[in-house]
Amino acid sequence: MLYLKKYFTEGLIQFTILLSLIGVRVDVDTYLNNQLPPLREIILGPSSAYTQTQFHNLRNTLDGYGIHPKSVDLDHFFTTRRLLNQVRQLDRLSVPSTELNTWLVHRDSETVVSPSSQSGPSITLENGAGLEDVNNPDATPAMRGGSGAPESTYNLNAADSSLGAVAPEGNQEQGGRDGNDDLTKEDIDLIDILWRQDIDLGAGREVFNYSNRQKENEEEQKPNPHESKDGNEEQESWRNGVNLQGVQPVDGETGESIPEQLPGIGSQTSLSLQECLRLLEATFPFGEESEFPAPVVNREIVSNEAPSTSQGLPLAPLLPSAEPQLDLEQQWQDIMAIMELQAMEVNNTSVPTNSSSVNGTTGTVESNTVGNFELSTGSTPVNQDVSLHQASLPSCSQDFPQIFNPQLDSISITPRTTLPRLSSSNSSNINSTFGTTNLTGIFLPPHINSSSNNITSTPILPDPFSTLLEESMLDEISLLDLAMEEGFSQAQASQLEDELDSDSGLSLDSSHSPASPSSSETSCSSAASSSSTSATFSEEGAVGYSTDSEVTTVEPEEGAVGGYQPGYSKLCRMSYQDPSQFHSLPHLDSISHNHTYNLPLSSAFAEHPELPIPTGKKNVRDKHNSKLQTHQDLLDKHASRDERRARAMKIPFSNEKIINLPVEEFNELLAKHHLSEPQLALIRDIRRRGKNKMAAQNCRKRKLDTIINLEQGVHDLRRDKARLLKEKMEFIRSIRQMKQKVQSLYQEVFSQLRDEEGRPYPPSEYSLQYSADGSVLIMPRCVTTAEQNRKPEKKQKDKKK
DNA sequence: GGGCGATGTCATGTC
DNA sequence: ATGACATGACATCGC
Repeated sequence: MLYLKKYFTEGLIQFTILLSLIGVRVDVDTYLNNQLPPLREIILGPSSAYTQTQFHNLRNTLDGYGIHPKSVDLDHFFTTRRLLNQVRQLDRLSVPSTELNTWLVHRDSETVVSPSSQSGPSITLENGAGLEDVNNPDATPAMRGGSGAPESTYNLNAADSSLGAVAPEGNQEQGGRDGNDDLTKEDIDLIDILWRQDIDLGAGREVFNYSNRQKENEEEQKPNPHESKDGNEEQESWRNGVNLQGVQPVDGETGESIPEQLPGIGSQTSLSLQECLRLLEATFPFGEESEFPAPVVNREIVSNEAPSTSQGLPLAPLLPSAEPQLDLEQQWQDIMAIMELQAMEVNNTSVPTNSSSVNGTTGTVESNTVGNFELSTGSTPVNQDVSLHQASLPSCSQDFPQIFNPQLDSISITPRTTLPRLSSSNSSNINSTFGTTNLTGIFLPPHINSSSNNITSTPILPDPFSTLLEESMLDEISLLDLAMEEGFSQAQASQLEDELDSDSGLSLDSSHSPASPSSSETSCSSAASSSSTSATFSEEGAVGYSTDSEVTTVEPEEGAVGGYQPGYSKLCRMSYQDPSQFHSLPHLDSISHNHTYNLPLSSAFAEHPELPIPTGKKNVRDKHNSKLQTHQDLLDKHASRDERRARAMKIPFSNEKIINLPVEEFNELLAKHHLSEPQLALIRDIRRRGKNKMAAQNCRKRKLDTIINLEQGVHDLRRDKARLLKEKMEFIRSIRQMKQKVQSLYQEVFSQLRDEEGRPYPPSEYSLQYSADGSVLIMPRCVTTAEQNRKPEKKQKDKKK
C-alpha cells in the first residue's frame, strides 16, 4: 500500500507538472480541500482518526517510543514535538511563519496594506500540508504520518514549519498568520523591513503587481516543489531587483546580462584586459579549483551570446537545451532516490530527536528551508519557504563583490515580465565546462528552460540567495543522511538498549514493522550480543564450555546467558531468567518453546534427586496443555530426552557436567564411576549431542549475525549513496556558482574592452579566448568558430598576461 | 491439518 | 588419531 501510494503520488505529481507545463492550471488545492478522503489520504496519508498503523514505527522512535499506535496520546505526542521543535528553532534566524507568510508580505506590500490580503488558495496549494489543515481543522499532526513517511518529516523535523502547517495548533500559530489575523508586531516589522529592502534595492512596488504575481503564482502552483521553489527563488531574486550574485546585471525580461548598464564602464576607455583579468582573478574566488578554469567552447551558447545594450533581447529563450533538462531530470531522480531512500529508511529509522537538534546546528538561515524540503520529501509537493527567509536575510548584499554594487540600483529597476535565468545547471555540461578555450562557453551558459524542474540548480537565483537555498537544501539532504545514520545508530540503538532493559521487547517485536527487520535486530545484536566476533565469544565463555570450574557453580546462569539466545536475536529480550515475567503477559503463557538447553535442569536434578523428573513426553504434553504451569512444570517440561534417558539409565551425574566438562575431567569422571557399557554410550551420546546442540545454536547465531551485518551493510551503503548524492549536488552547485561568477566577470571584462578607437567590442562579434600559453585573446566569433581547432593567431587586439 | 519458526539431532567436514 | 567445532539437512515441537 505504501508503494502504491508512493507511485500514485509521484504519478500525480508528474501529471500535475505536465499539466502545468502545458498551461493547464492544476488546482490541487481544490481537490484536496474538497475533502476527498481517498485522494487526500492517498497523497497525504490517512488521518490518525482512520488509522494509525503508520505510526507503529514510532515505537522505534525516541519520542514515539512507548506510545501505542492507537493511543490518543499520539496527538499529544505530536503537539509536544511541534512545540519542542519551535523551541529548538528559537535560536535560529527564522521567521516563525511559513513561506505563506512571505507571500502575504509581498502581496500586502503590493497593496501597501497590512498582511491581511493574503490569498490562501495559491499558497496553500503550494503546501500540501497546509491544504490538509485548511479543511481539516481536526486533523492532527498525526495525520502527517499518513504521508507514508511520517518519520521522515518528524525525523528531520527541522521542518517545524511542516508540523506547524499541519497541526491545528500550528495553523493557529502559523496558518493563523496566513489568515493575516495574528500578525505579531515582529512580523509586521519584518514585513516592513523586507519591503524597505526591496525598495532599497530598487524594486518598485509595481514589481509586486498582483497580476504579475498571479501569473507567477500559476507557475508556482505547480505541485512540483522544486519547480515552485525555483519560481519562488526567481521571484525573490527579481523582487529584490538585483542579481544578488552581484556580478551580473540581468535583463529582467530575458535574463540576459546587460553589461552596458554597468555604471562607469562607459567612461572607462580601453580598460586593459590584463587589469580586468587581475581584477577578475582577485575577485573570483576559485578556491581549490583555483586555476582559472580552462575556458570552454560551447558553440551553441556562444552563438547565442550577445549581451548588448542595443539588443537587450532575450537570449535565454534562444537557448533551448535538451541537455540541461536531462541533467535536471537526473538530478530530480537523484532527489527522488534520496527521498525513496528516506522513505525506505523511515521504517528503519527511528525519529531521532537529535536530528532536530542537528538541524539546529545548521545554518540559522537555512534551517527552515531545510524543514520545508523535508516537508516536500514527505510526498507533499512544495514549499517555498525560501523567499521569506531569504528576504529576512540581513545584508545579503554584503556578499556581493564590491565592484558590482554600483550596478544594483540601475538593475534593480529593470522591468521584468519573465523570470531571469542566469545560469545553467547542466551537470553534463560541467564536465565539458573547463575543457576548451572559449571563455564564452562558461561565461554564457545556456539558459534553462523555465519549466525545467531543477531542484539543485536554481540558477535563476542570485548567488547569495541561491547559495543559501542550495545549501539549505543540501543540508537537508545531509540531515537526511544524519537522520538515517544517527537516527538509526544512536537513537535507535539507545532506544533498543532501553528495550533490552525493558520487558516490552516481546510486544515490541509483535508490532515490529516488516519493513524494518534489520533495525531492531541489528540494534539488538549490537546492544545485546554485538558482533559475532566480540560478544559472541564472551558469551560462549559464559556458557562455560571451556571453563570447567564454572560449570557447576554458574550453571543456573547459563540458561540465561549462554550461547545462542533466540530471545536476543529475535525479540531482543526473551529471557528465562524470570519465568514469572511470562505470567504477567497472559498471551505468552502458552509459550513453551524450549529455550532451556542451557538451563540446569539436569544438574538441578542431579543435585536434588528428590525433584520429580518427567518421565515421558506425554506427561509433559499434558502439562503443556494445562497452561497452569508452575515453575516446576516449566522445569519439568524442559527436561530433555537425554536427561530423561540419563535418569532412566541412572547416570550419576548431570548432563551439564557430561556436556561441559573438559575431556580430561570428563574422562576422570567416567573413570571415577564404574559405569556399564550402555551407560557409557549414553553419556558419550549425551556429550556429543549436547556439544552439537550448542554448536548448532552458535552456528545459527552466527548466521543471524551475518544476516544482520549484511543488512547493516546495506544500510550503510544506502547512507553512503545518499551522502554521495549530496556531495554531487554540492559540487554541481559550486560549479554552477563558479560558472555564474565567471560569466559575470567575463561580462565585466568584456564590456570594458575598447578597441583602438575607444569603441566597445560587440559581444555578438567578439569573444574572449584563452590561449594555451595563458594569454587571453579577443577574437571575432566567426574566427572563433571557424578556427576553433587552430591556434588563435588572429585579432591580437588585446593580449593579456 | 498444514505452514512456520524454533530447536534438536545427525552426518560430515575442518581444524 | 582424536576431540572440538561448524554446518547442512532433517526431524520434532508448538503455535
